[in-house]
This record gives sequence, structure tokens and C-alpha cells, in this order.
Amino acid sequence: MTEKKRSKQHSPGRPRSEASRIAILDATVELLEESSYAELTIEAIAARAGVGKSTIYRWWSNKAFVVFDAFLVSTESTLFFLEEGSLRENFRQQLQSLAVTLNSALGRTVIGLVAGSGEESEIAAAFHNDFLNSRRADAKRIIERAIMEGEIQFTTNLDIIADMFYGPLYYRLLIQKKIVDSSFINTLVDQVMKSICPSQGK
Amino acid sequence: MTEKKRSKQHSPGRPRSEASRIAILDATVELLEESSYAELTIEAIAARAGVGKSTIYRWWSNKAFVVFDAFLVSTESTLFFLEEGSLRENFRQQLQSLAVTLNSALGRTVIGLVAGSGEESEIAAAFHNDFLNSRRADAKRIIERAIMEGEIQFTTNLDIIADMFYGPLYYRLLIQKKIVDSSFINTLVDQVMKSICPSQGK
Amino acid sequence: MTEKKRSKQHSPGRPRSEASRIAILDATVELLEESSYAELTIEAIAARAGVGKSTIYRWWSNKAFVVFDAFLVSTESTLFFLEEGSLRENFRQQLQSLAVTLNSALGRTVIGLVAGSGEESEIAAAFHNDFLNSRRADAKRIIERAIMEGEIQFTTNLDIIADMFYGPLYYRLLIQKKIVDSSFINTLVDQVMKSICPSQGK
Amino acid sequence: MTEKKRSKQHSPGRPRSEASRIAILDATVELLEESSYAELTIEAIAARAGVGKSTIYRWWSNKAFVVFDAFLVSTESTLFFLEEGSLRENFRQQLQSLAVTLNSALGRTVIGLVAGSGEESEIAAAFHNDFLNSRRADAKRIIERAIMEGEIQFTTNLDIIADMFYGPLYYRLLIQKKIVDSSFINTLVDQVMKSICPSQGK
DNA sequence: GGGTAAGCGAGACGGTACGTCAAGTCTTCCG
DNA sequence: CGGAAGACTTGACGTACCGTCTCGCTTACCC
Repeated sequence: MTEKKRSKQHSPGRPRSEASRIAILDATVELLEESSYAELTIEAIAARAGVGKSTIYRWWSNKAFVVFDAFLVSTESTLFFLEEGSLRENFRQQLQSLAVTLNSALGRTVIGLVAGSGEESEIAAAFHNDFLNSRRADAKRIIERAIMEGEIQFTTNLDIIADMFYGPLYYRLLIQKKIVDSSFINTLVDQVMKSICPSQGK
Repeated sequence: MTEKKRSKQHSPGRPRSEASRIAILDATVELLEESSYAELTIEAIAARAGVGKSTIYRWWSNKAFVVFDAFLVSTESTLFFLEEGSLRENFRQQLQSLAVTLNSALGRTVIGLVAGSGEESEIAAAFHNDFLNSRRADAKRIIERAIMEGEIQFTTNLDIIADMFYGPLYYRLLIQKKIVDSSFINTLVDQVMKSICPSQGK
Repeated sequence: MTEKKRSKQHSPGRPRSEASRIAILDATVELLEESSYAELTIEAIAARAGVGKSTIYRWWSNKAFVVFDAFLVSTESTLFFLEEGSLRENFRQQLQSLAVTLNSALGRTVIGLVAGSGEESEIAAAFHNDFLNSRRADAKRIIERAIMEGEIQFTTNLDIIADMFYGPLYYRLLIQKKIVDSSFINTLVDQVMKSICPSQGK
Repeated sequence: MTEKKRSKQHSPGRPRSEASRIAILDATVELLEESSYAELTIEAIAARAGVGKSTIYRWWSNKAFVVFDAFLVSTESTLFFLEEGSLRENFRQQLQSLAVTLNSALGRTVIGLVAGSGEESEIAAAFHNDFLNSRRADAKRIIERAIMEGEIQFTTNLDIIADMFYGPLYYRLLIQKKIVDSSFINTLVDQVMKSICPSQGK
């Protein structure tokens, strides 16, 4: 939602305040940790950030996008994907960092928004473009490397494999509300590995 | 949310109107098919149902519980679990009917509510008690039967198996917003089966 | 003659409960002493009186008439008019007892209702028929007696005299919110007397 | 150093809309002419004035104050006190214009509010400060002038005289619901004059 | 360095829905 | 059948936010 910056060119007039942008996103994160998305209000964000309401409306079309933007910013610094080592190790690591991200107030909120929205929703689209796709691309790349290196079988349907890794994680966190610890992740990864390299057993 | 019924005894005073209860839940379903949960208002439900607002507030504490109650009612008639035939066939059938339920406006809304709520939330608790647990109990019973009949391995962790069936389904429907057809379900069931009876392959 | 006593015929069915009638009027008086007419509710009266709401609605058409009825009952026991002695003494006494009545929560409330209503109002009419007229008839009778006895002039317009006694009393109590003590009443009566028997002075 | 004059500082933010203020008070007057104070609602005022309810609540604490403010505004243009000529003429004129004011829907309503309220009520206090006191000050000034000019006796208690003018007027209009015409006013003024300059007779 | 243009905070605006409350009505059971 | 209990529909309450709209000001770029 944020505007692109012209590399050198400035349009005339006072430039957007970076301090306000940050204050708004920070306030949003704080408020979501104190109460639910439904209780979150633009007025409270503005007050907490020390900003006028119209400054928020000028740059984001509604509450959902402010939250989503805050989610993206917080995510950039916490999510990454080591691309070295075994497939098993790679996924363990990625799932762990994903679990941390999704289990925050911000993460749960955004997933709740996406799950509750129709498929044509702008939020769902943004979530795909700006978050899910790059995660899935990472995953597919690693699975393909594992196939080329003979770590797993050739014929495997890549999408279903990714779904089997991600699906149970989202499900356990968001629906079952159980903790996701390394024990769960290990069990999950082992079980999925069994289905794609059955000859190896455990 | 509904009151218990005294077997024969009536308390004094005018009895609760069953017609109003049904009209309210029906109106809720209709309105959710026309617009989002956020746009749904108690006033609109009352108007559509031909009912006073206070009749709604007298029996449900907030919008989320009305929606959840409507979900439960609509669910009772569409969800069931055949307990005959092979494990594979059983799950195909259950996942298919679950997909239909979850893919409705009502289903997506309730899942969005649950996902967006904290673990201490009343809605999440009700969703577990009144919906998830019986689904999972069915699943576990069938898996146990399959183990006893030698259809699958003995040592399997039942919970992770259930998660591997349900997780990808929820994920695909709610997060990825892709359709869940019989082809997807077949692939999913086959893949999970591979991980629990690796010797059989496909 | 084996007839039972039927001196006062009963209509068929359960007779009206006198206890309820009294409880309702008593509760009304109590509640009006605790808060204003605007804050008074039929539900509170019913609850305080230990009575069903519909029992109130069966016998009074609205809140105003309940209050007015309570006023009449309380008034019967406190208002009376000695018809002996001088005109001056008579009025001193009547004005004093009127001041007590009007200065109660109930009195102020009823006067407020009457003053705030249009001339066609049912409350205003009832107030005239059941309260004002008998007061004024008393007053006129006494003035006429005083004329016949030569205590005051003959030609006097009786109505304006009554208004000059009552008007300042109502005005001081209800509009000016000042106390009405015997000093005020004495001054008022003296001043009015001056206007109707100017030769005497005081 | 010539300082700029900024004595009339603007507070930040959008300024109050004078148009809305006037529309609200006008709508209140209109509605009160159509129905009673009890039937008057803030929502109806807002709708009639084309204004949001919160604009009303932002500036007036409740319905009574809106009505009272409307009364004050309408009063400013209709009430005045000629300070020339005889005492008798002065009072005739003032009582006449007061009768017109009080006999309007707005006037009766405000008096009803005042009469029905306790002495500690804010409305009663405002009515005294913003309406009654200036009326009474006018009256006393004129009476004093009449005393100095020998028109009436010296020793008179000013307050009781004012009460004898105002009281019967309020009483007749608000309690008796009779019309106040020039005949009544003449009779009243004459009668009161008799009590304060008895030597003149009629 | 004055002019123009946009962003900024504050906060009032016309609105919508909230959740509460009481109104007056209706339905049931009890005595 | 009167009366209690209490659920019903209705509709206003006063509050909270919505998203928009002035304001007076600030901060840039431009000539």
C-alpha cells in the first residue's frame, strides 16, 4: 500500500513523514497485542501514534491494510529460509520461524482476516503476492534441489508436499490453538518425509 | 447458547419463541452470503428476521455467537461420517463433506473468527467443544479400527495423522483459496496413506 | 330468605386486588422521592410494588395518571380548609397547607406535568376537576362570606383575588424555588388584603 | 516592535458550525409546536435539522438544555421592557410580552421543566441566571423609579410586589390554562396598584 | 526568498451501529 | 378471570468510530 518512491524526483509539496508511517505501524502492533482486531480502531492508532486520523486514511484505505502492512514489516525481519543442508533440516528451520511469525498477535490477526475473506478479497490477494508466494517459491526450490540430488523421489507432486508441510502447521496454530514446538515439527517433517521417500523408512 | 429444556415443566411467563430463534439464524446465514462478517450487523439480522434487537441480545451475547450457532445448525445436517469401508474411503468421504461445509460463507466466517481469536477466546473454545472434537474423535476411531484390522501400521501417532488429513484441507480452502475437488482429496489421502503404510506404496 | 349477602354485587371473576392498588401508589411516591419523574419507570414501580407490569397497565393508561392518582390520595389527607375565623386567618391556613403539598416531590411533579402540558391535555383536565376546582370553590365561598360580613369591599372580582393569593405561592415554590414560610405568607396575605380593603391599611 | 493582534485565537481543528447550531435550535422549536416535550426526541431533532446526533450531544448535555437554549434564543427577540412612562403602563407592557412568550409551546415546556425539577436542578439554575433574574431586575428598577418619583409608597417590599405581578400571570397561563388578554392584565395591574398606593383608590 | 503545493495535527462534521433500557403487548401458568 | 411472570416488538437512548471535511501550520520545491 505504501507509495513507491521516485529515486531522485520529488513531487512538489511537503514530503510524506517517515516518522509518522513508522509510528502508525508500531502503534498498530502494540494495540493488537493488547486487544483484538475487532476492538482495534483507527482513532486509537492515531492517538497512540500521535498522528491525525487523516494521515492514516491518506495512505491506507482501511484498517485491514494498516494491519497487513504492519505484518509485512514485522515479517521481513523475522522470516528467512536457509538454503543449505538437507531438505529435512531446511524445512525444520523454515517451519519453526514461520510458527513464531504466525503465533504473534499480528500473525493470527492477518491469517484470521485472510481465512474470513472471500477469494476475491484484496487482502487475500495481497497476502498471496506479498507473503505466501515467496514462501512457497522457496519451498519448491528446495524440494526440486532435493529431487535433483536424489534425496527424495522424482515423481512427487510438489504442491501437495508443500501443503503437507504448511497445512498442519497453520491448522495446529490457528485452529487447534496448540503450541508448535520442535517436537511437533520434527514429527511432522519425519512423517511427511516418509510419504515422499518411503523406501528410506525413518 | 440455547437454554436447557425442562422435560415437561414450564417456567412461568411467556415461553421463548422457537420461530424467532429459527428466523434469526436463517437471517444470519442469508446475510453472510450477501456480505462479509465485518459488514454484518445485529440490526440487519433483526430486521431481516422480523425480530427486535433485544430478542437477539437476550439469547446470544454477541454477533460471533449468533454466527457460530447458525454454523452449528447448518452443520448438523450436512456433516456426517460413514464408518464403513476402508480407511481411505472413509477419509475421502469425510474430507469431501468437510470441504463443502468449510467452503460456505458461514464456514469461512467461523474459521476466520477462530483463527483470529486468541486461545482463551470463548469462540475458539466453543468451536472445539461443539465442532472439532467430535470430528477428531470420529477420525481417531476410524484410524484405530484400521490399525486393529491391519490396514495400517501399529505405532502411528494418531494426532499427527489426523492433522495431516485436516491441515492441508483447511490450508487450501482458507489460506490458498483454491478449490478442493475430489482430485485434490484423492492425492492428499494417497500421500498421507503412503506415510503410514509405506510398504504398500500406492 | 336464604339469600347470601350480595349488598355490593361482584362482577364475575377474581376481584381487583386492593392491596396491589395501594402498593403501586405507595411505590410511586417512594420512587419519586428518590428521583425525578423522567427517571421514574413503570417497571420500577411494578418491581417495587411486587406487582406485574400488566396490572398497572390494566388500571392506568400511563405513567402520568399513576402519579396523578398517587398525588390525589396523598392530598386527601393533608389538605383541608378551616372555614372559621377571619378571611386573613383562613387564607393563611390554606396557603400554608397548600405550600406543604406542592413542595413535596409528588406535588412538584404533578404541577410540572400540568404546566408542561397543553390546555387540551387529559392530565390538565383531571387536575382541574379533581384538585383545583374544589380549592377555588372553598376560596370563593370564604371571600363571599367575608364580603357579606363586611370584612372586605363588595365590588371585588373574586377570581382575581383568588389568583393573587394562589399565583404568588405557586410562583415562589415552583419557579423561584424559594421557601414559603409563614413570614412570606403573612406578607402576601397582608398585601392582598390592602388591595381589597384599602381603607383599613394594616 | 508592533505586536500583531491575536487576541481572538483559533483553537486548532475544524471550527464549530454556526449553521448547524441554528438548524438544531430551529428544528427543536418546530418539533415542540407539533408535539409534547415527552414525545420530542434527540433523533428527531437531528433528522429535522439535517445534523448528526453527535453534533447535538457535543454541545448540549441533554434534551432539556437544547430546549432551554432554543427558548433563550427565541426570547431574546420577543422580550423587552420599555422603561418610559408610568409604572402601570410599564408593567402592562412587560406582562403582555411575557404572556406571549410563556404561552408558546416552547415557553410552556420550559416552565414545566423548571416547575417539575428540584431546586438543585441545573435547568432551574440556568432559568434563573439567564432568564428570570434580568426580568426581575428590570421590574425592580422600575418600581424603584416609581417610588423616587412619588408614584407609589416608599416602604414597599419590592420582591412581594414583583411576585404579585408575575405570580398570577404564570398561574393563569400554566396552571389554569386560561387566556391572558389585556383585560386580565389591566385588572391585575389595577388590583396590585391598589395595594401599593392605597390612598389613590381606583 | 516569495509562491505554490502537499502533508501534517487537530478536531468538528453527518452518519451508522452499538448494546441498553423501557415501553406497552402478549402468552402462559397459578390460585 | 385477575394477577405474576416474563418473552415479545418497537424505538430512543447516549456512546463510539467511521470516513470526510475544514482549519492553521509546516516543509519542501520552484522560480
